Amino acid sequence: MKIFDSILDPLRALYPELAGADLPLTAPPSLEHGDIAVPFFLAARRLKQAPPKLAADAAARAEFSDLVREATSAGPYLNLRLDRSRAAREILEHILAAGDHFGAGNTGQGLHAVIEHTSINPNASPHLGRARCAMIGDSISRLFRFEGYDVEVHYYVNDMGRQIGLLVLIADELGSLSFDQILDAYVRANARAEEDPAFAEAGYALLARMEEGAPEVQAKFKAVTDLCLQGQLAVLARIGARYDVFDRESQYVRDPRLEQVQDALRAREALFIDAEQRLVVDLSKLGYTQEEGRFFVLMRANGSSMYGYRDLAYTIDKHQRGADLDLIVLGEDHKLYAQQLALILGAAGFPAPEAVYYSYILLKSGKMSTRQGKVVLLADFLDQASALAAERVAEQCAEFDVVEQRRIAEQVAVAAVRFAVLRVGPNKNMIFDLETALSFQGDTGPYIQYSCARIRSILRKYGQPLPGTLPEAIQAEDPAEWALLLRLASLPDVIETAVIQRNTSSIAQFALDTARLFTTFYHECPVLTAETPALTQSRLQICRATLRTLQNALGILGIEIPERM
RNA sequence: GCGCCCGUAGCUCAGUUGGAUAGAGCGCUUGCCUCCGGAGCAAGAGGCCACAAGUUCGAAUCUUGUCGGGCGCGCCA
Repeated sequence: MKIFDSILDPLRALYPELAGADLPLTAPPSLEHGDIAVPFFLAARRLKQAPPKLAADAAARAEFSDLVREATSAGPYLNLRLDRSRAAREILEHILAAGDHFGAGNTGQGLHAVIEHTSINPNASPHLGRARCAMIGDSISRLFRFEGYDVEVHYYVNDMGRQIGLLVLIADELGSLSFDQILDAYVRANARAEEDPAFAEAGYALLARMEEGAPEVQAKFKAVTDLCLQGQLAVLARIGARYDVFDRESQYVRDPRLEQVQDALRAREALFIDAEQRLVVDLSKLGYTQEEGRFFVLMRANGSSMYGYRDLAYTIDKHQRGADLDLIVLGEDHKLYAQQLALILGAAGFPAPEAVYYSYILLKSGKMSTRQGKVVLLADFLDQASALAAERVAEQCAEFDVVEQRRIAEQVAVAAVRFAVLRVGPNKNMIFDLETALSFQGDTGPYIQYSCARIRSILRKYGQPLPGTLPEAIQAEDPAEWALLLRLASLPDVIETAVIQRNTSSIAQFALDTARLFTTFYHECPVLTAETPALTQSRLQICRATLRTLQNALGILGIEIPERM
């Protein structure tokens, strides 16, 4: 609870041997205990005393500022009852002053971050599993930008490889290929390569010519991958995922830095040519202890390169652009691969990027399966959600023109997926239930948007802009007001944790809790019809601060807040 | 088989650098629209926190084992 940190100064004066982190400020389980609480476990350990004894001692001896009305100990806790109105004013003032930076720890000032995410294979419209990567990566990018980092988002375009070669062959046969046909063509090409060795061989041959630099072959690869990439990016743009730099895999085939890597591997006797004439790394020479995954193939017998070989050059390249923070968001299926890559890079003296892993999305009916048609495409979900939302918007915002109504419906649809996906910790398999995600009820993105729309409705009805400064006296004695304000004040702590853990799911939880607390406040504490004009002014300020806080939190999640919905 | 991740209410998820009575939503039961937006609110029922042992003043949280789910161990990317 960073905002109230100065409350603890009297305790620090009392126990000068304590470090700052020894005295955390937490919310009590219920407001009946107090408005704010200090657990004494850490302090007790440092001072070698029993926690309850120390808490009692602190309650008896500390002389707090007049912000604190009462200090009582309860077991190992020191519970403080505050002058809520005075404390509320401090919180509101802090939020008002910080504005769209409220919550930011500014740990990224002057630092450059390179974040790679999504980087999906150019073979189909993205399904929810792929989109999870994009949402997590996009949200982390927003988080670090919020923290003050200069963030550069990279997208690695897999514009070559055996499967693209096969796809080019199919495209040639068909004469033309559209984005919608690509997945089908991709599946057919791979199936055919398995049963038809001549077709597979033609694919490899095409790939080899591509690597040798044959212009007409390169043009074909580019045409196919561009078609797919543009289709994918159009869908990703709907959920607000933006990329600054597109790096093409084909640029890294003959990278001179790969010679350097090979030399380093030879020096460690970790590079050899196997019986099938492939160029292989023996990772056991680099400290890898398992037998499984010990060998890493760099080049095929015909001299064409493997994915990992090009990725080495790419990873070095990203690092050499001067990243203070080099992050990559990867599916959990890439864990071993990333470990292998890191070992090879390490042997050549290059650092590996820090990886954030996400697990797969499952459906109620089990795993997603493209072949069985058991997939939820991001585009399909957005279409359905947007259509449902549009019906509600047409009723409630009838006076808006159709274009505006559609825009709002799309914002609701995006909030529904982004919140559903981002609220779950990335390392957990999550089960996506289409029906629940389309209901917009309960713990959902649209619920949070709805709370914000209510705030805006109140501010609109008030009919005049709020003053830029707070009134002298703020009234906030109601438990609903206080609980909400206390939550708002915790945003900096939530962000700090999110930055450290590279995980924004706690921010989603924060936004939901805040929206719920606001709704309770909304029902308990009339704003425009409050008992006195002064109370109305106080509550208007609480409304504004809540909206500001939710804007900042939802901004990191990539969820927009419609004026009305 | 070996390695990594996960297992919390009927279902979907929070809570995990060990700390106050394990929290939401959905579904179920019961109330609430002359009152700032019912995409809502209030209340109720529903938990050997997968199982077993251990560490600790204290374990959903840490350790080990068992069971269950996900992922990986390719001339795929």
